[in-house]
Amino acid sequence: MTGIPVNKVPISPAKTPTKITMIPVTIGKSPQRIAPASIAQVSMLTKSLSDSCATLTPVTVATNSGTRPTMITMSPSKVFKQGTVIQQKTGHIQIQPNQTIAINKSQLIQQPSGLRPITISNVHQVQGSKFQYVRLVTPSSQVNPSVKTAIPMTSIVQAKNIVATTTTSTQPSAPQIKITLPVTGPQLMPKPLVNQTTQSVQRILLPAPSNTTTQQSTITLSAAPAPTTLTQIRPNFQTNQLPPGTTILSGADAPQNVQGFALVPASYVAQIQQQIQTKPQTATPQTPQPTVVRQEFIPIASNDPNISANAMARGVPINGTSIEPTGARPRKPCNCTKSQCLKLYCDCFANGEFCHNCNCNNCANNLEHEEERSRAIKSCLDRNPMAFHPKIGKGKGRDGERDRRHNKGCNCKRSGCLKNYCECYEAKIMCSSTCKCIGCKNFEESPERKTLMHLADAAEVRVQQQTAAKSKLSSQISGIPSRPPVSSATGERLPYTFITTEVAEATCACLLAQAEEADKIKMPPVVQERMVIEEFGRCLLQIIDSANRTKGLLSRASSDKQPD
DNA sequence: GAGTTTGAAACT
DNA sequence: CAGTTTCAAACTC
Repeated sequence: MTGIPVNKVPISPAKTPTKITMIPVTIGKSPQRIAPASIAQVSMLTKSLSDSCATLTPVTVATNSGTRPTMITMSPSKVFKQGTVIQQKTGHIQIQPNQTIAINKSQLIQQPSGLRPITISNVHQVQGSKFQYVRLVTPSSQVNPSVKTAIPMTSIVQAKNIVATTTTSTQPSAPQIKITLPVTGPQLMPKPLVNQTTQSVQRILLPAPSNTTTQQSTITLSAAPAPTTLTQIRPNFQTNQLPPGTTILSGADAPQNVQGFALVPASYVAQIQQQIQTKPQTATPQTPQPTVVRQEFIPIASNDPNISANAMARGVPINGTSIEPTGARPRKPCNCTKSQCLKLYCDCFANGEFCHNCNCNNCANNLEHEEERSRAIKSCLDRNPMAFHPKIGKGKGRDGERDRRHNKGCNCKRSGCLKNYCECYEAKIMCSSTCKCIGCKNFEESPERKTLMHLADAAEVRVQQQTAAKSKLSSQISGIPSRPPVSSATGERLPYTFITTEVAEATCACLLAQAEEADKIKMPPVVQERMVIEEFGRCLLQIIDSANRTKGLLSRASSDKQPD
């Protein structure tokens, strides 16, 4: 971390403020309700905001009252329609209205020796050129005298379109920050979600662990009237439990005012959030140090190449995997056998996630192995302080646009950078001058690359078509009675009663035979498909014909039995 | 599914 | 920093 104004919480001003909304961001034991609100947005910084704030990105929290879920996303100054799932690099976070995220600070705080514990206790808004900032300030009373004093505290700051109000709780350990924001009306004005991307691993700024305090911190993100239910995240949040990718802003790395904060991968918060939602009884506000139940973790992953740079660069799923009910794509399970999932070989570990439903052996990437995991994270960071930083960053494009590019570059020698072994190719980006690859074919004008891209596009189209056809067929099948009556109301036997198991098996055999035949004569896949489908059509005709003939026989036999 | 290839990560 | 080894994913058969 460099000495930049990272201790700022940028707030994106609303376009036409018509109504004031208050969002409590509470650090304390009990979240305080704030005035009724309809819409608001709060940006909390995490990583890489801008050139002037290069290592932190603002987290935009869009909240709203009502019953629909509210989104928290990680994109600078962007607000999205509530209830929309926005995929992030490692997943998505969806915050329900009135939901509270609580962080158990008692175990969260574990500062490196010599560093002061940090308590968020004030808010300071600063007017920037592009953003308006709310600065979280360590009160001077809590600052270790040996450490440089934090910036001056400001209680209430009014900006052009923003009112930031700060309050400090009567409990010194439970300071509160309220941010009052203008709103644009009853409906949040969303930015288009299409192809919404971010370029770096999104992280959430959390108070960093300390070994000196036992107080509990609660971050409340809510803009609605007093909630009927509160969901809180209170993980057993120790330094050694912070996920890989967490950066504690402290020491020389961090500007003085943000020491004691941790940049936590969004996926980690999402995991915890989902965990608590699954088992809310372990996360009641009355529970001072609730435990985290490992198996409650639900992995969150995204397959958007823009969303998880590390994931993309390391092979986290990009293929069409099924989508979980949460809207997130399931993370690809790892298969580590020797690394205990505590080295960067492990995708889960590298992405700051716990292993869940993986096929790994001797896995220590879980809460049962906190200490080991902590050591491993430290070890990785010792070797490479950027170990958990995104591999895909931004470079300058031809027309000045910022393209995605591999920060470190690849070193491929034999794959021509046209296989998924290559991190650039896997991330669907072209190799750059940073790469040290040999025989690279992963560049703009490369004919090999173009051919591959065309093939990939064609394959994708086919998959989409097949998926659409399957869903259409299944919806049609679902409309057919599973156990059709043998005869209709008039007593007439219905044709589909002739589709017995034997008939179905025979049909399948015909189709398989046709497929083999088509394959044997080396027909193109499209032709093979057509041949099989045509065979299926012939089978259907035979079945229908057979049914009609049998029906005719039956009706004749019936009329024979009934003399005039 | 087993075996091979590959390149990043880890190690020396 | 360079060379080597280890590792897990990608790939092939």
